[in-house]
Amino acid sequence: MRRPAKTPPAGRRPAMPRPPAAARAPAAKPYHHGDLRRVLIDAAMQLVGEGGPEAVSVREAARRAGVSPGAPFRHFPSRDALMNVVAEEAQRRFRAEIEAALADAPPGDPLGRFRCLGIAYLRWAMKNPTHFEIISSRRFFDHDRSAAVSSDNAELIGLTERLLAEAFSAGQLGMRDLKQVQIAGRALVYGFARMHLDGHLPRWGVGEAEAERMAADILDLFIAGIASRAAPSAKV
Amino acid sequence: MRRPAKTPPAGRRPAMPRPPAAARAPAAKPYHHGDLRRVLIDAAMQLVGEGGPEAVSVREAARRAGVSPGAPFRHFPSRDALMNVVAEEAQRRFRAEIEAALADAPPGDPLGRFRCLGIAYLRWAMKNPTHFEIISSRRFFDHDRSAAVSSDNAELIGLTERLLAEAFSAGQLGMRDLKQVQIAGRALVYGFARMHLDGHLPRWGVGEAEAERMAADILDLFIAGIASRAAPSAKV
DNA sequence: AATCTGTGTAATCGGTGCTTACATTCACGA
DNA sequence: TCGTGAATGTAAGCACCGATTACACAGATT
Repeated sequence: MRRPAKTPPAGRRPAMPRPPAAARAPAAKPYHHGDLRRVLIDAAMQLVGEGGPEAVSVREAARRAGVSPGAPFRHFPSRDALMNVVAEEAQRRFRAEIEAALADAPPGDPLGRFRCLGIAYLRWAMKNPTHFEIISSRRFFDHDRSAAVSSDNAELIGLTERLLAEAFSAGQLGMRDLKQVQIAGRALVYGFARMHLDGHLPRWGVGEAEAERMAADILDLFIAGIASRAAPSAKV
Repeated sequence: MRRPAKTPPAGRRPAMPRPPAAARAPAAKPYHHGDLRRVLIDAAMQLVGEGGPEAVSVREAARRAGVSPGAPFRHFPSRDALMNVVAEEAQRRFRAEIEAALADAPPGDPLGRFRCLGIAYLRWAMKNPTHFEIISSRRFFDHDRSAAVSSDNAELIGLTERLLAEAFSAGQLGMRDLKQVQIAGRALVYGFARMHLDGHLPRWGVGEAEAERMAADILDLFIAGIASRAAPSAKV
């Protein structure tokens, strides 16, 4: 374990009495930070964006907020708690963007809406790779410890399942097993997002520019594959 | 940045002269460790298996080898270098297992061999999730800095591409775009592996017991979807 | 036997999360 | 108006980590 996590040390020593800071410029810096909690979250979000989840440190967030290293612990009991809030923020943005994209999609045609969802999903994941990573992996924070993340995530997954179930009911999926289609669709989209995140796409000859087009292509391929009897031609 | 990585500090102080350890049990513990390098690698592999890539620390590996914290640096210039070797070991095992499985598969029938490869891939990934993570993500070590990992990985990817290309040449893929099929296949398998790794499968109602069966099912679904005109029924 | 080379130890630095004791400020009530 | 207590900041310190340096020791070579 690199991070001590739960080490209850004993033995503190009383600090030296500090001379009162009598003489101070009155408007220089107020003792109380306006909204330190919010500033810390923003700093942490920025750190995630710059260097990934690993780059988030309480001290660095405090440094950027112009505050002492111990101050953040008044607002977050631990680094993990800070990460939880960051994850909630990311998950909230993710869901909002997908639902916005879906609101623009025409109703009816469940497979078309599924495609639209997949595109929005991948677009956000590729535009915010490090934030996507936090809410994807259980490594950086535990989904179960945040009701907000869990419910937002369940909502998105439920949306996907519902669309494919509607397509199934409408007879668009032929005789295929619905659950298998749902999981395969999920795996395909999630896999492409992770391939981008993990830097695999260049190996496959897909540059940053072509990534979004390729995402649309494989979604179309998938839809054509599961659709009951679509024209087999691809290469749209 | 949590891990300082490249901080060249200045100013060392000469250590106090140490009294020679004259009296010591001769056979208790030899000064030189038999093969510290190998033992450190094994310890690191074990740490990865226990707590994931993050749990690997030079000090802990040294501790398990019964050696001082500085000793490992005689064999590995940095923690990353140790991780590189661990990744090479994992990648080697991964490739060996897949090639062994493929050797048992009947020649001819490229799609059948692709299925076999996918099964072996997922089986290993699900049996060794933490080791799989090291060689999947660029987060824990840089693939480009290890020729061994790069070539092993390229070999596996090339194998996959070749099998699908053979299927394409044999007319088994209809008019579909080969490259799209290759990337979609990759994304599907990789996505399922990562879903398992990231703990998403329980959310989809797939327990540890059903995971392998489900892996086979979605591979079959994919193959049925891309095959030129297979019977549309799934549920094998 | 002397020496060289490889390998392990001890001590130290700067970074991290986390805790405690103390200081300061603000809001509320008598 | 003036206390007073809660909220929130600072200072100091611990244990852990990776990494470096000076030094001690062992085995092989000459």
